[in-house]
Amino acid sequence: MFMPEHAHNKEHAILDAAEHEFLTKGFDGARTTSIARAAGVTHAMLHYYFRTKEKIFERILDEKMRLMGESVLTAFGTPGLPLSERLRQGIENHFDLIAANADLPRFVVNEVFSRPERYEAMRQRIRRIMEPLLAGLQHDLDEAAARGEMDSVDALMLLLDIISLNVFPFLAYPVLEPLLGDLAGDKARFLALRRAENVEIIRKRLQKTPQR
Amino acid sequence: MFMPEHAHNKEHAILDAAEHEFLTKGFDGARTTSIARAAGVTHAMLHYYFRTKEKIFERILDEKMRLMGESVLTAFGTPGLPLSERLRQGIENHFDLIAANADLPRFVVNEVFSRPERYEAMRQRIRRIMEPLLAGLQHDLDEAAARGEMDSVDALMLLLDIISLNVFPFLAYPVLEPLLGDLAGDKARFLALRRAENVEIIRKRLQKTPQR
DNA sequence: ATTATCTATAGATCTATAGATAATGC
DNA sequence: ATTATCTATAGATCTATAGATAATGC
Repeated sequence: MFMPEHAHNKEHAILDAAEHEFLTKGFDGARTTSIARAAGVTHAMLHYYFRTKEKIFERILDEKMRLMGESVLTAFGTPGLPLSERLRQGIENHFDLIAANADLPRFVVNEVFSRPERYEAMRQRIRRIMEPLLAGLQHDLDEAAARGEMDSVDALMLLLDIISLNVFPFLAYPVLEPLLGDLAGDKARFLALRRAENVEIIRKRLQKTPQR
Repeated sequence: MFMPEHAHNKEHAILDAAEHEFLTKGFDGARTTSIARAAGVTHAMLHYYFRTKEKIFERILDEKMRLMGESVLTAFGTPGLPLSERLRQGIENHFDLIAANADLPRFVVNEVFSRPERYEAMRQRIRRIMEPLLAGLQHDLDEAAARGEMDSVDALMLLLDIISLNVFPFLAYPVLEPLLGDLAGDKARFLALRRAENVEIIRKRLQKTPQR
């Protein structure tokens, strides 16, 4: 028989359908019957492959949390560049990764940030990823500050500035759109402007205040 | 009989309980039975006063959307101040209003930003509030830029910077906490630092780049 | 033999309402 | 008379599973 790359056609179809259902409706709003229908399988198949709704959800959530965490890491990971350049690329890469998964932030806020029972998994993941990143970044920031090239800042605060600025527009876009004036409808152009703004504001944040 | 200020003890108790239930669990996760139990009334009373779960929810959502919109307006509304001072106060006021309703952003993101069927109400509200505010702000920014006091910026971009920076930390706080190091557990101090950082980054954003 | 699939249904909730009864305000 | 409250239950979902049947791989 003709075997596609992914083992288990149906298992894969279920996961795809589940991803869409959970991302758009959240765990509570998602229906296993809808997932089965969208995947083109009988409802009983979901339980055959995954036993429970919860277990399917965990599969999806896990992958999304990993993606979210790694978006930060891969974005800022490029070594061997001057700090200001590394930050600029980091902001742009991070922004682009979010843009490529524009419904991800909302999903994570919905399903993780608002569920104490799911904090722990996310916290550990974040700690493992961010602590080394922060330590390295702080070191480089301090050096640049000592050389008088940059304002002295706390690495966590700087990274939180960046993530706030990069993520929030994607959360709020639907209600932002009517304010865009001539940009309304042209999401790509708005996002390009936003990306540039985020680079610029961070650049100026690090700029040394001129002495008077 | 002793009449409390709010007409209908029970109606009010139901609304209070509903607010908590909907804010913590969202519409889909909320249970009318839980609301009734928390309000100390029989389940049938909910339907007597509000007919449906949807209608109770609308009451809560409406109030929260209003609060969210007005937090921006009242924060930046103080007139008769120099622009830089007005912005500083605006950022601080807005931050404080969010801090006083720390679960509000998550609720709005959950229930409005992710539900196309609820965009429209929010959009109109935002438009009515933000358009005059943006127009006035842009005017003042342009004047200051013309006088050479400030960098020239787009008012919407600036306001989006501010709102992103002010709101996001409240969304993400639960998973941010383990990264705070010596600040962990001392939420108030972290928030105070964050508030100051947001004022500072916007101040620098508006600072004229020194000519070289 | 094992794995995959289907039909049918159990069992658990959850929202909503019907209908009776008690309290309240003219 | 009207308003408030309760008990009991209808009706609609939804998740999960039992048990039969078909397909697959040694």
